[in-house]
Amino acid sequence: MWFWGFNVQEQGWRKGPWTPEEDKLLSEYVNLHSEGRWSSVARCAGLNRSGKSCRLRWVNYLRPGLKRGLITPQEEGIIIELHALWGNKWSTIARYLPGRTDNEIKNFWRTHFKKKEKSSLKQQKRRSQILKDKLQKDQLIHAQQENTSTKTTEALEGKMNTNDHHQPQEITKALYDTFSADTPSDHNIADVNGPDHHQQCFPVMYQDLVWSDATPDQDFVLWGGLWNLDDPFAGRTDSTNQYYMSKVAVSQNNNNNNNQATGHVHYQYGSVADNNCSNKNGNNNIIPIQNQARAFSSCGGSYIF
DNA sequence: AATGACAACAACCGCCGCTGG
DNA sequence: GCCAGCGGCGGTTGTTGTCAT
Repeated sequence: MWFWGFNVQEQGWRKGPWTPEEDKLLSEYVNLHSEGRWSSVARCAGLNRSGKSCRLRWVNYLRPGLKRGLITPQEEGIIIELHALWGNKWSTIARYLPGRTDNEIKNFWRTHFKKKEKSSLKQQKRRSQILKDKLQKDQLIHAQQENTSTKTTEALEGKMNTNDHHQPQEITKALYDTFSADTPSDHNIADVNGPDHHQQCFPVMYQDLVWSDATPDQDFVLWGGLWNLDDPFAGRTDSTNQYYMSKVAVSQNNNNNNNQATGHVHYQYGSVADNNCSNKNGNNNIIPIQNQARAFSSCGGSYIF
């Protein structure tokens, strides 16, 4: 039903865009009485709106501390990585972006990545499949090379199928999702603490990307991996402080730790400037972020993401 | 200037889980 | 235990602004 140009529902709630007068009423009431029960807020503030509508308006638009304006490249990077982890958990993602609402992030994602995702889906699937095939092949070769090891080929094949751990293709997808964006700014990844400081990062990421029943020193680990929002280098894009991913450890079976073919390769994010890129042996096997996607698929005989 | 495509944003809808009666 | 009310969340749609043709 339409009334004076506004859409009025049968139960009497007004719908459609909020007027400045309504915003003022809601703001004044909430500031005075706090949020409380939204149904009563709507009634007591003299608004002909549903409680839901009031809550949404307050949370997404009127609440103090909201950031207005474009999503920054840093925020964009966080959204990309968190989305790779959690999917469409917009409210969860929003908790790590102060001043941004879940609605805002959701809209941003749909606007910027939904189409891209669609168009690159085929390509992504193909790349993932190639990586998966290569990984499995390398695992088998690796297993055959260590006949005396308890890790037999069968065990490894079994491991590849188990649901107890993250599958390699899952990691591949997450990383491709994270790093396959077009613009260099997508790759300005915030600093991540090294292996000794991963507690300072989001614990979910650290745990989430460890797959394998081997200890971290024996198998794949993406050290740290998530964002330190207080990172002093965040946003810097000059060559000195660009963020890099470096190999920080290699196979449990390669005692020389020289990144040669048989080993598993561990990676660590860091920047040249803050010396986070040197690996456990002091070597700097640095892969610039911009080249990561290529690096993933060109690690020779070594294991790759 | 008119128009269409697209992006960005605001708001609604439906579902679900929680809670209190 | 059941049920209604409510709030939170994700999906979707509607509106407005901008830009290219």
